[in-house]
Amino acid sequence: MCHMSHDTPHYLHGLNDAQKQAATHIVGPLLIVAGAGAGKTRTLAHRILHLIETGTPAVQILAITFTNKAAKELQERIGALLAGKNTGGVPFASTFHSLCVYILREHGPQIGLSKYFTILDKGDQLSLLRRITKELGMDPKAIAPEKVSAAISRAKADLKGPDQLGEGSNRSWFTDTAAKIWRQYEEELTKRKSVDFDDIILKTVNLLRDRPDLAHYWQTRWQHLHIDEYQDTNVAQYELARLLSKQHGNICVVGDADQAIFSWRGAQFENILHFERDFPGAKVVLLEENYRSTKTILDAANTIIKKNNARVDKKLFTSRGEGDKITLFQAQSESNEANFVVKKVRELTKSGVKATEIAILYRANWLSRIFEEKLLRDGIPYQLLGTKFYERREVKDLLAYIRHALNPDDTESMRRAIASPSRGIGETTVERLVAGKEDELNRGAKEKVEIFRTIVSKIRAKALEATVSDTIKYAIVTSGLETECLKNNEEERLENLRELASLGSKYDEFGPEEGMSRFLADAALVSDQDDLIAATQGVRLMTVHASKGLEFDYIFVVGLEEGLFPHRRFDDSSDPEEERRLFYVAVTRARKKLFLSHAIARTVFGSTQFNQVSEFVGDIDEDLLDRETSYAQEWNFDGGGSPRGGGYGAPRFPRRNPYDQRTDDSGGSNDITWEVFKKR
DNA sequence: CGAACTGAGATTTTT
DNA sequence: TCTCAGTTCG
Repeated sequence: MCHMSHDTPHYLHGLNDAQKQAATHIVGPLLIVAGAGAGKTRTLAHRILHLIETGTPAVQILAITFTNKAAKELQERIGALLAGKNTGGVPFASTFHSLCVYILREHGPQIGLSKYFTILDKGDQLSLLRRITKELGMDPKAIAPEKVSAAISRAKADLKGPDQLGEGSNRSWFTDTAAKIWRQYEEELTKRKSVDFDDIILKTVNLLRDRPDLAHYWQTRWQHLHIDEYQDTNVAQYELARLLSKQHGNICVVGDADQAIFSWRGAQFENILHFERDFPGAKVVLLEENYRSTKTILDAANTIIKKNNARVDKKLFTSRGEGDKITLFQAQSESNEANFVVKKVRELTKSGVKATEIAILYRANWLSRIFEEKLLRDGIPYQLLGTKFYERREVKDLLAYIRHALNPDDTESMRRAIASPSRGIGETTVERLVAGKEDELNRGAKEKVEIFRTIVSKIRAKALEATVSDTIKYAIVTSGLETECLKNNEEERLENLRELASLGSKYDEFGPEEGMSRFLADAALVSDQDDLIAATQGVRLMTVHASKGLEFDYIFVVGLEEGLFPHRRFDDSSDPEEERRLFYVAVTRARKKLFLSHAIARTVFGSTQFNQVSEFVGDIDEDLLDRETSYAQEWNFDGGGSPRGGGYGAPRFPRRNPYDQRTDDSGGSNDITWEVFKKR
């Protein structure tokens, strides 16, 4: 064992032995295998504190996370630990994407990238791909842009180019066609001085690889590299980590293979399993003590994950008490399930639980709908993750003006801006503009284009000299979006635009150009979780994926049905072990109590489906469960509801004794539900 | 050119 | 049932 514990510095008191080992091993590679709730952020923060206390300048420390929220949290923890100390700067904590944007902004011009490159989000990328598909004379129905996008993204994550698409055995008509579209797509991106999400990492890796002269700066600027959620890194991110730590070899990664749930977007959790091989001489520390959940929850989690093969065996333990049993609710329908959840939520909040300590988790976004409906009906505040502020139509419209103003080559943004508000410029005109055939414009079109151009150049002039928030405010008016909103009584949209200005004011301090360019990059890179930073109240609704890294006192995992969770589709090559890890992640979000539920009948696409309970539920020890069922027939089992297509020969909606009707419906009239919804 | 309409297809998971 | 891309018509 370790002999250092007697001379542990005072600032590390409060860490357990394993955490201390992790915090004090500062030279060479270090792998921290941190189970769920084992205090990894805490350990990371203290390790950084230790580095600083032992003489490492703060500015030489880099920490990379996946979400802005994680980065911010880490920064705050470190900030609190360092409070009042003069450290001559702060550690650099950032997401992979922000870090790479930072590097690319610095060296962009040296690798042929404009200073004002535009970052395409998923939607931008899709519409560009769709247009290219059509321009190449292909039918977007035959070769879906979504599929092409996924293939490109996956390949870029693997550091592959179009020529390597479908390399080896998977080559097909699809991969060949996708490669063709991809090549065109790259050309269009270059023309527009734009990059997509994956390019941000990819181009940075290429830069560090191909330009040792430039790489040297970054390799020496940061002497200590930390990577959070290492199991979620893809090939490109792994390569980035390797390149950045090349000179000094001081790389510390934290992760947990059991929580790897992003393989579908190229994450290779093998990265964490192979760390010792990839970084010889690595020290490995296991954090197995859980400080988050009750013993009951942890026992359930352990038996669930034990069934997987691809993992390093570890067993979480806690010194906390047994806690409540896990409630398992069998619902008759999705409406019944939602009523149950809402009823429990109401009971909890009534007993003094803060709504923000309750989260409802589901496998797929569309499941949120019914919960929203019921929460709304009962007037319970909630916050839905997954609808990003920056993806709202009006917000994208406004940003399009600014992006196009600063990057005139960004014709995607131009298309968007020109069409909103509508100003009588149609497709023909736009196509001529993009093609540079201005002489073919007729007189009327020319005038309208001139008006649009004037607007854009005014915004550009403003952006180059005013603060970020002032530019946004100016653009709201000048673009005509304000008038448009007022005309259509779209108060809320206008509110959102004003909100955008106030978000932008955080960047005012950087001055005009720098501030705006940071703002635009951040706007493109916000994650779902980042919405949580701002929200201060309400029950949280989100997918299990989005809940990663978060914790709540009370967790509801809903829709636990075969086919749904674990999710299965026909064409599917998905990994059943990953579904199980996903469930493991869901369960381990809970501190105090866990509720699981499934519905016997569920409406999908307007027809009723009958589902078996998820196999995962069966993996939990019966002793840990508290079963509840409702025989209540809902008032509105969603209209006509004659079960079509299910084909299971299942019975129609179970008919029940009318006296049971209100057992879980708590008297809420469903008429209200409909009314509220129609108004929305 | 753009509003209004129509019909098909859709629901994994996301930085 | 809902959404969105594509089409029609004024």
